Amino acid sequence: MSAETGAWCPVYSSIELFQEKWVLHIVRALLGGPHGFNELSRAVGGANTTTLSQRLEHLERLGIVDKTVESTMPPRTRYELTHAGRELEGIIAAIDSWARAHMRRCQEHGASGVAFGPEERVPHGEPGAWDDHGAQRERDA
Amino acid sequence: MSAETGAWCPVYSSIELFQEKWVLHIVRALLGGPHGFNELSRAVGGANTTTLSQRLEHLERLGIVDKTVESTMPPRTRYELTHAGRELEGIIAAIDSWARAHMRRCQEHGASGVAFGPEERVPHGEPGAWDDHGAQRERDA
DNA sequence: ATGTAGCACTCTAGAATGTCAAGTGCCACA
DNA sequence: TGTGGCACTTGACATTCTAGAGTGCTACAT
Repeated sequence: MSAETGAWCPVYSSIELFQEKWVLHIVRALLGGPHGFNELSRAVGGANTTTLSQRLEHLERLGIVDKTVESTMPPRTRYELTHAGRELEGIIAAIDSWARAHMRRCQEHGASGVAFGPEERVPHGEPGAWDDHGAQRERDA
Repeated sequence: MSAETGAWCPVYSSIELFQEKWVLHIVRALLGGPHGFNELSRAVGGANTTTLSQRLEHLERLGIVDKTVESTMPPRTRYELTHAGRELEGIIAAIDSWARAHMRRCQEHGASGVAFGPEERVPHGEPGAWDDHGAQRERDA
C-alpha cells in the first residue's frame, strides 16, 4: 500500500519485514556471530531449509545479511550481518528487555490455560540449539 | 520447542508473537490511543476483520490489549493497550529509528529492482489510513 | 573401498495460516 | 424507508510455511 499511495512509510515496511517468519530469529542468531546454513537453521530453532534460504536471500537483497562462499571444496557458506544488520541489535535488545519484564508473567498466569498454551506449535526441539542461544544471550543480561 | 525442552525462553516466545501478522501494526496504532474495531482495521493498513479479531483476542489473552465494551446501544468496543502493552513502545521506537536510518536507503537503491520491489504485496490501499499513521508518528520524530 | 555423516541447498506436496466477500444484528440519521 | 456505520462471524479460497526426500560434493572411519 505504501507504494500505491506514494506515501512510503519506512516503519510500516520494516514491520512488514520483521513479521516475516524467522527474520527476527535469524537476526538474533547472527548477532552472536557468523553461521553456516545448517548451523543457522538449528540455531534459529529448526527452521526448514526452504523457508530459511528464501529469508536469507531476502535479507541479503535488503543489505541486512552478507553471504560469503569460500571457494574451497566443498564450498563453505557463511552468513553474517552487515552494518545495517548489526544495528538491529537495538530492536532485539528492546524485545529482550520487554520479554524479560512481561513474558515471564504471561507464562506464569498461563496456568489458567491461556497465554501461549493452546496454539503454540512445538516444532520438534533440538535440545542443543538452546545452549547456543543461552550462551549468546548472557552478553546483554 | 521451548515448552518441550523445559528451557522456556521469553525472548524466543516474544519473537514468535511479534512475527504474527499485524501484531506490531496493531501495537503501533494503539500507541496513538484507543481505537474501535473497524477504525483499527483501517489504521493498521486494511487488515481484514477475521485476522484482526483473532489477533486482538490473542493480544487480550496475553494481557497486552484491553477490550472495553460500552453497554450503550449499539455497543461500542474500545481497544487500548494495557501497561505491558504500552511498554512495547520501546520496541516500536527501536524499529522506528532503525527504519529511518536504513530503510530509506533500501528504497533508494531499490531503483535497481531489488529491495521490496518484487514481492511486496499491495493489499488495496485506503489513502486515509496513512494520514492516521503520519499524525501518530510525529510524536516521536 | 565402502559406509556413514556433514555441508548447502532445491523440489514437491500437503498442512497451516491469512484473506476476501458476504452476511448478521443493532442503531442513527435523512 | 433507505442508506450507512459499528462489531463481528462464517465459509470458500489463496498464500505461505513445512516436512521429507533428494542432489552433489567431501571427510573420516573401518
